[in-house]
Amino acid sequence: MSQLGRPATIEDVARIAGVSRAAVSKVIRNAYGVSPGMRERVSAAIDELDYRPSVAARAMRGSSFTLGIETPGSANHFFAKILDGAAAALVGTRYQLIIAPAEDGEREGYRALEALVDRQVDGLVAVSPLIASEWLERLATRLPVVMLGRHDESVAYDTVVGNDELGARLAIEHLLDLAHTRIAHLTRSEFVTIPALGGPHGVRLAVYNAIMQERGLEAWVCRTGPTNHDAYESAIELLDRPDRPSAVFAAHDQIALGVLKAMAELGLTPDDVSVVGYDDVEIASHPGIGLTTVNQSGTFMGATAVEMLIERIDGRKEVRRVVTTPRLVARTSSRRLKN
Amino acid sequence: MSQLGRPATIEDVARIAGVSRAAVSKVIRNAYGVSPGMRERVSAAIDELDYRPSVAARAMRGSSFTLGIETPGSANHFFAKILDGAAAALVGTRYQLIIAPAEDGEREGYRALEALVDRQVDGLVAVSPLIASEWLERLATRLPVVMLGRHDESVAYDTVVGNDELGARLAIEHLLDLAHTRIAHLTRSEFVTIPALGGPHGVRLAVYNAIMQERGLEAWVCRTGPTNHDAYESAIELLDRPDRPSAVFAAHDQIALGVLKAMAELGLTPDDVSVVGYDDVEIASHPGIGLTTVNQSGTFMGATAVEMLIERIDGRKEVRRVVTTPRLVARTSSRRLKN
DNA sequence: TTGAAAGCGCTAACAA
DNA sequence: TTGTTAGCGCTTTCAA
Repeated sequence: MSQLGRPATIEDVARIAGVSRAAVSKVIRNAYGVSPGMRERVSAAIDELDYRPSVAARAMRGSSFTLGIETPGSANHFFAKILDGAAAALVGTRYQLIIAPAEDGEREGYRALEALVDRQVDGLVAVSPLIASEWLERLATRLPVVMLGRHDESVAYDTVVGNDELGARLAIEHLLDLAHTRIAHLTRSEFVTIPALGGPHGVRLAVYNAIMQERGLEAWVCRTGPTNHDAYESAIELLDRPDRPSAVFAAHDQIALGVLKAMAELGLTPDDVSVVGYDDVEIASHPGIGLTTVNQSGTFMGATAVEMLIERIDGRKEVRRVVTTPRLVARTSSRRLKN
Repeated sequence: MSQLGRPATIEDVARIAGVSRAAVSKVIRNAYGVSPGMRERVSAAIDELDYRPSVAARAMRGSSFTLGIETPGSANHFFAKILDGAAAALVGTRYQLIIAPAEDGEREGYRALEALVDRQVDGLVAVSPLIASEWLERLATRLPVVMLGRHDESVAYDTVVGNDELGARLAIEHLLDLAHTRIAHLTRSEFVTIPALGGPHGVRLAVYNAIMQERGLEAWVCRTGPTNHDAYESAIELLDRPDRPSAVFAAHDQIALGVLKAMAELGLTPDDVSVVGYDDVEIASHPGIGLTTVNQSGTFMGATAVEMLIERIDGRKEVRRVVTTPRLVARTSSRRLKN
């Protein structure tokens, strides 16, 4: 790592280059007021010593060049997409990404976000956090925050969110168009759908309830746990009985995959039960799966969130809000109701 | 997040508690030699101010309580599993995880690892890094390192690795047992399979070549790019011709999924072409996929790597090496050769 | 058992 | 244009 048997410091570079520490600092920050000659000598010394600034020391005086992202557990491939996009947007910038996964617990989101703040991140993106918005607002006054996936509007933080209102409508009306009336909605726990949190599943659930009521149909809401296996088990329970629904609107693709698996297990085909998911994760389009779903680009959302975050760090003042438009992708898992 | 309009510092806590900064430091570190009374008062002040130690400041004097993990891009769900396991192993410890994704480029691995080192991580796990082992050895003399997925042995860093030798043998002999002889191996680029790097794909390729030669069969190695779409396209090219192989051993499940998709596209069934993957990602067991593959637990490997890392940070001196045993999971994508 | 003080590597205000 | 200097918040001797 260097000739010295320990990482080189700015002091070492200054000594070798025969200049002051401040001069070195200016060179590495591309600050104003350094002569070409000085830049030259300092750069040479940096190369010679293989010097790398200590992020910790820099963080104490200003930036850590680290961005934080808080996400729900990675059981859902959609979040992997978001991460992918976020990571891609970082390429070529000076920032690194630190990830704090939060499970579903009441306190989990706070824990994860605090861990990020403790690490002096220069900004952070929170993915559908199960957190009171006042808390987030307060956080956002201290450092740039981008909220991804929730619908609540804020004057303090930027937002990237899909139009779940529209997406859910697309999904449900698709099933209605296929003549289904006994449509169940399989979604996550009560906590995850609390309307006040503005999370996507709360919105999708509300749209479901509204449309069913509108049409005079009976709402049929089922809940399931966080893992993919939970979804499978809940689906078995839902479908293994004579009065089963003829269609299921799953809150997201990972749940829909569990439904499909349960159907195969029970010997049910799309002619028996239609399934629609949400997200359009990659595997949904695989011929063996053929899941009808609502496409939204996690990669784009993740990348946009990071770009917005960097804009803010770089000084943008006004709050921005990006709403992406989902679209229905009909595949083989949804069929017209027989007879 | 405190009464002061700025984050509380150790100084603030000391003032409120009426003690010295050193005393506070001792309390938060559970250090030796603090009276119950002192502990009491300090804790009260900490709670009152909602004090959280600055990770940056601590990092300058000692630990950052941050672990780094360097992984290939997340296009492969197997890495998501590893991350899951790693994150799970962190729960209840004081550590956070910082992730540095590295794409396939020559310099990418170094870049990612350096970003981690710059951030003063207390230790790091490198997932199949495309990095010279001498470089890693040198790194490992400066901080604890766990290498996950590579086969090269080191006296400096711990290792968690699957027995790819056995796994590949299981996969290929399974196809041989099904009477296949025209078996192609679809793997990643030359760079990824360089034997000197000790990566899993290099080993699987070597085993493939050895077995084919042993049996007097013709080796048929195809290469593909990093994305899932690359795999699909390469598979189309491989299978869309009369002299196609009767079986494909894919270097990992994500590639195998591309092959399956290509087959569906070309109207081919498992009776025409058998496919075996590697990793047993979750979707492989889905009824619509039914991919025969070699199971290895990414979750376990990721968790083990983090546990070993923490052990080392806590003082273990001797190097450890954990080798996991893979097992074949036969599903519907592989069939006995017809006539 | 407690506290004073030095210093980790860097940045930024100010002086030269 | 360059250098001097005063901290940032913490840990860690070393004395008291």
